[in-house]
Amino acid sequence: MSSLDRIDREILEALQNNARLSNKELAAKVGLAPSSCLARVKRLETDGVIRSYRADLDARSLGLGLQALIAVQLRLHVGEAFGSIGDHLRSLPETVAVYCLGGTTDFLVHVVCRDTEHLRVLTIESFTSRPEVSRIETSLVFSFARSGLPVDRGA
Amino acid sequence: MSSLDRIDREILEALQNNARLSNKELAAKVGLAPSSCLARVKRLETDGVIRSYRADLDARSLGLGLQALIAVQLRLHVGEAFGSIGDHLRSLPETVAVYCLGGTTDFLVHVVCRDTEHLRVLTIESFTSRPEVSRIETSLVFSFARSGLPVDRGA
DNA sequence: CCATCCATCGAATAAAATTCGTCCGGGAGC
DNA sequence: GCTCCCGGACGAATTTTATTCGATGGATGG
Repeated sequence: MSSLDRIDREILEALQNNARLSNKELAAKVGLAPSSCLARVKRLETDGVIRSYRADLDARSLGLGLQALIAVQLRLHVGEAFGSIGDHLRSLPETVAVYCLGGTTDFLVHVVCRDTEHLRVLTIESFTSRPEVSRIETSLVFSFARSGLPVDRGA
Repeated sequence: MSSLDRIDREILEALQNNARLSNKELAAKVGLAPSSCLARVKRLETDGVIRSYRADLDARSLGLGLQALIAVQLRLHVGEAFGSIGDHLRSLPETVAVYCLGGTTDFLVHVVCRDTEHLRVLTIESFTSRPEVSRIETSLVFSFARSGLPVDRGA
């Protein structure tokens, strides 16, 4: 697992912006022959630098117009509970992201819901009803923007 | 913009899990001819249901081993300041995600850093030095997991 | 200086994307 | 009930792309 050179980083940046770039276009963009470019991409995949390729979907189009962040504080900070509640939170269909945090908040969970009733039921049935959970605080998400990792740093 | 049928949802789910699926494989998976499948995917793209395709990169491989959540509280809740600080936060290279929230916290920013020194400088230079910012609270992210939207709900 | 190694290249082959004319089935209007 | 119309699906033909593989050349280390 050698370090990433300039071309690797250009590939990563390009694929981060558009994962469906054809190998030919990608090769042209980074100034490599298609075959060489393909070899690099495959290496980046097997090395785990590229973890996956994902389509970014519009939540509203899927009938999920309401997003919230739920801060979770646990009752007992024992290893066992920590792992199981984390798995539980990650396994919820409404869960988009789970942060495991240091500080007073143990977990922060980003969820998507159809409406406020859905959110209400979710918080009760999947959060407060859990014995490990001491307290939650739900915040409405007005807007959410995500960007890629800064590929060009740390070279 | 008609509603999504079962096949549309299967396509979305498949592309959410692997955006680089070939159209042929995708067509086979959802039980459609390649040409029909392609037409649907294109429609989903132009309708904005599919917003983009992104490669998911490993932060550690890029030399970004430290992640944090920075909760930002603003001094003035005027429209002008709200927009400009939001743009500022989104434009930072270290920023991975920005949540605009209701509640005492106005913004929650997920950042990636090389090390603690990088984080220290970032919080000072890009957050607390801003006049609109009243107070920030930084939490270390021990782990972070993301999953896709629940495509099969709300049909 | 020579041998070696690794990444690149480019041509050949295999596979996939894309286009387009056609067909089928459901719904509206007569 | 019948016919026209429309949208989606099909599949063959064509274009484009991915993938493989042997050869080349520069850098490295002995």
